[in-house]
Amino acid sequence: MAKRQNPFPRSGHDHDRCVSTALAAAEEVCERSGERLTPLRRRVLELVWGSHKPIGAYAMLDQLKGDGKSAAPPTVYRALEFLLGCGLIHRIESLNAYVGCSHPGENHVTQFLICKACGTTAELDDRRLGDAIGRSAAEHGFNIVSRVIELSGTCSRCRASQPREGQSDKGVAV
Amino acid sequence: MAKRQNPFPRSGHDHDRCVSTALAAAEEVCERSGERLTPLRRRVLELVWGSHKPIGAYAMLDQLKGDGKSAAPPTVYRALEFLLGCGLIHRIESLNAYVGCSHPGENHVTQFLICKACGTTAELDDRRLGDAIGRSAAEHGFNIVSRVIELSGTCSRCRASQPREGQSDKGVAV
DNA sequence: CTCATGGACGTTATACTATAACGTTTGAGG
DNA sequence: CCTCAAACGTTATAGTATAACGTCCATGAG
Repeated sequence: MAKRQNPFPRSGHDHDRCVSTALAAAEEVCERSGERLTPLRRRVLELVWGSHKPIGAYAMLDQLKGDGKSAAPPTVYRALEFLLGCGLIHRIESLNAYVGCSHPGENHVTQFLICKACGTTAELDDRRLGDAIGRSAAEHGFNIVSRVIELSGTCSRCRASQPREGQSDKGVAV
Repeated sequence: MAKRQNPFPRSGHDHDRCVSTALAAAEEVCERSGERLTPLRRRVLELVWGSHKPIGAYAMLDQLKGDGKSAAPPTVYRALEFLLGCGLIHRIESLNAYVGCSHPGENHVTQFLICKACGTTAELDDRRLGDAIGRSAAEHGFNIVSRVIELSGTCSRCRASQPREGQSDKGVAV
């Protein structure tokens, strides 16, 4: 049982690099599948990657409006649908919010660790866990098509900085 | 790795028995904790237990209205909040719907198997799985407080009856 | 080159899910 | 009986998501 690299971003990490990496990966994924990464879709992907905290559709909508362009809910929801379909972002069901995919293009079974204190959400792709879940379901004759695995709690950084306090920032970007 | 009993209800099972068992358990849980299982709360619990398919709050609201009483959203949401707090029902995040708890009063880590064909949702309480998830999180220094584990797919009965077809009934009671 | 086509997007309206805020009723204990 | 808090009624509104239809435009067939 090897210890993996911590999936949470370091505190002072170069986030611009996260964004540019994600955009480059998106270009490639779309290239390969013949899909069109239009300016709007690209912009929404940037917004999702604005941080490692899941962001709600209407928060993105507000930012799109700030761009000077007109925007209505379907604008953002259509882009989100596209990005979800391409596997470039994930939806966090327990937050009604969206977060960038850390491993676009790779076929993976994903679990999310959602810090209730800082809002940061990390993507785990623990194959053992995915396998264990698949086995458990199979024992009951159940054929899994999709999985929602969202674990809320406290990340190590927040636990270190606020050992016994309430949370300061609930997380989902507003 | 012992094979457990199938958590899905049999097709011709005596559902009235499910309901009365659930109500009796609720009485006991509330008795023990000093909470009041009022007629309204009891009625909402009955509605949740109307089937093994998760049901939405507004569907319950419609049924409450059918009872002849007046009812507004807070009526049902308050009852749901109470029942969730008592551990008598669960919320299915991926469906925005509610389902009865199969093991009220027991401290358990729960996974849901949601059949996309018939809508039936089974509650798994696989401790191995819960432990595996806890270990995986702990390896990354993450302290889990709550879990959402919802697996969608096809139950054995639906797979047997419709080997290669689309689904007939999407699930959440309307 | 023209035009038919389909995908992307704009726009309006609406559905669905959930909670805030405040007033009234009720029931258990003093 | 009276008081107090919990439960509930009621109105309004917030938050999340989609339906439906029209326009624009790039592309490829003719």
